[in-house]
Amino acid sequence: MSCLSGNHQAGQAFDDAGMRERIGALVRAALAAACEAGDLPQIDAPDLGIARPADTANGDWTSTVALRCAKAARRAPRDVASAICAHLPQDPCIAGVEVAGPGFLNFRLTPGAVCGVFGQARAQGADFGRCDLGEGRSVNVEFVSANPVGPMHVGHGRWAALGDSLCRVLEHAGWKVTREFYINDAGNQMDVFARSIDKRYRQICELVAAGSTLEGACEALEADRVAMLDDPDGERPQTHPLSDDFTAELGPDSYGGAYIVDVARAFYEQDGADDLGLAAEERTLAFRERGYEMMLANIKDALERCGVHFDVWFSERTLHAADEDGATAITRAFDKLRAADELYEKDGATWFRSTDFGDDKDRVLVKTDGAYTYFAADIAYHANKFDRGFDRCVDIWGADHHGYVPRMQAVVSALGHQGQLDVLLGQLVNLLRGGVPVRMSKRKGTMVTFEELLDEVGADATRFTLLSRSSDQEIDFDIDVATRQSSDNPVYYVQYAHARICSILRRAAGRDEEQGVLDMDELAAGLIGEAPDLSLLTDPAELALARMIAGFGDTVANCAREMAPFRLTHYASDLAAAFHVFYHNCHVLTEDEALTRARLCACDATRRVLELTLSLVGVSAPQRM
RNA sequence: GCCCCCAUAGCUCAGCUGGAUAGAGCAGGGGACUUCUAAUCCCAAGGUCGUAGGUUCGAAUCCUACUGGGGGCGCCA
Repeated sequence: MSCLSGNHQAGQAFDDAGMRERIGALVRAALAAACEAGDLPQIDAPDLGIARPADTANGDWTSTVALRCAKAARRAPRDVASAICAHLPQDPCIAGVEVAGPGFLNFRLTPGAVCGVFGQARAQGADFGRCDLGEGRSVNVEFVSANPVGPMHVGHGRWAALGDSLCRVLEHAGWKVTREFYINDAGNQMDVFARSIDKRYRQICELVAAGSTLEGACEALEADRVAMLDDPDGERPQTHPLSDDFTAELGPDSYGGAYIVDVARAFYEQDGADDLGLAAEERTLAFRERGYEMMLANIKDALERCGVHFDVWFSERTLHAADEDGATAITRAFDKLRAADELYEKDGATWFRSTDFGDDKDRVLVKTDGAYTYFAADIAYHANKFDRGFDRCVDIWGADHHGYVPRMQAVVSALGHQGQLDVLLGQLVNLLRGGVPVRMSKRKGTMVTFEELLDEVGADATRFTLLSRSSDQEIDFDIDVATRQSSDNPVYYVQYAHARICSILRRAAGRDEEQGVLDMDELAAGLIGEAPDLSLLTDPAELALARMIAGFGDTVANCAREMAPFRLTHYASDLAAAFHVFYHNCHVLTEDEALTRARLCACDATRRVLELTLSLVGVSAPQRM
């Protein structure tokens, strides 16, 4: 039986999912046999409580079935456990079984059965740890959706890291995933954005006309802006005349951020002062569209730099576009709600009866001035998503939008898709520099962009760090610390383990002098050959490494089920730690050829699973460091 | 006032559908480089799991009420 040597064969799974099923079948059979023999009364035990004990001193697997059904059997838990134990069928993977503690039934596997997962991981390659939670269903995951009126900030970066990793995990768990970015390009904000650019453009023109260089004009505007931010109470009103002029014309809700100056500057570089010749309205409109294009390109570029790709870029404007009958996506969605008697008129506005679905109060869709609320467009957008046939939709929002969840769920229910929308809320990122909070609001103007973070910290460390906390945990991201302590960053610890394995494989193949990237799968296959004897791996460090790898599939499944991909970062660190211990305790390249092959198999399995884990996180697995 | 999130070692955080003696990293203490990458490893130390009840064979985990911190409650987007 292959259990003894641990070689992977089709149909034999040594990972946690496979062994849980195997142990469960044994316990179920033993329980039935014990009842049949009259050692136990007839009882139903739907949950066998098969789990891995936290401490391997208690074995590789345990069942708490005796604790769970002791009451129904009217026997002491230990007696129930003993009765089941006495009827357990023989299994070549099982080295021993014992009743322990209050009534645990503990199973110890043979070393070959524990380490068999090394062979399984290598044989399954990139398919290792896949499951079918999704059952081939389709899911649309919408995330980031940063407004195209400014660069991505660090919070958007967190949603990018979270959303993309979630998508990767869902794909590994059997879902058909569509990544979608919703572009809010239709609201009032676009006009505010346009007027802000326009004002800066005119200021640049004025300053240059007065004799300043372009460079000097832009610096003056930014320095003036900083002076105003340092003086929130206006105690020194004469120190920021340019910004006073800016806000006097546009009001306090305008976009004063330095990037607006950059956009205006780009237009000046392209057109000089020629745009002043246009009518104000025409110029603002042109700036709006050109600025939109620039900001969207900027956002796409930042996402591209950290490996996040979207399948669909959905423009809000398309929801407002009328067909030949004058209908829009919004009016069509309204028709559906009206048909369900969920719309009504009151105080000159149109309302959605969201209280029918548990919301606190009904919500306005059309304001008294005839304009749609943001919610109206969002209704049409979600109706559109379900019209496209997705079995499930996931929205990732900042926690500050949590009050918006009940009304969104309400409308999805009203449209007949109750239970098909999941909203994943994520706590915000507190960006710090040297322990001092950095303001992040676009409207304040001193934000640190996501791109700057990528510049300073690097894409791998940024993604790993932004993913590493539970999404309902705030992150304090100190740029200075992340930069200064780059060698202490967990991502390097994990990548180092991967690079170390690659180094061993190169050395074993006599190719450690070669530069460049090698095909490690091929290299390892040549070194390890067919059917290494994995039962030779008996060191505690080897067994611990195997157990860690065996847990990969469960980890992925949990990440998918709980929408918590952050656990993969912890798994990656744990797996790397298990490897580093193995590395120190078990020399791989030995005189014993069979042992060396077995250990190379352990190394190669670890390398593949590290690479797979990092790929789900969205981080590279370098062959050298 | 109502709603959401959080509270675990000095600091930052794990702890999965309740399981056996609550874990890791960092900081601080002590060790290991003629040996496959020391970006590593080992040892020691560090705890009233915010408080009080409840549920049960068993609670950091589930329920209730408090305390403390963060966020949100618009005919803004």
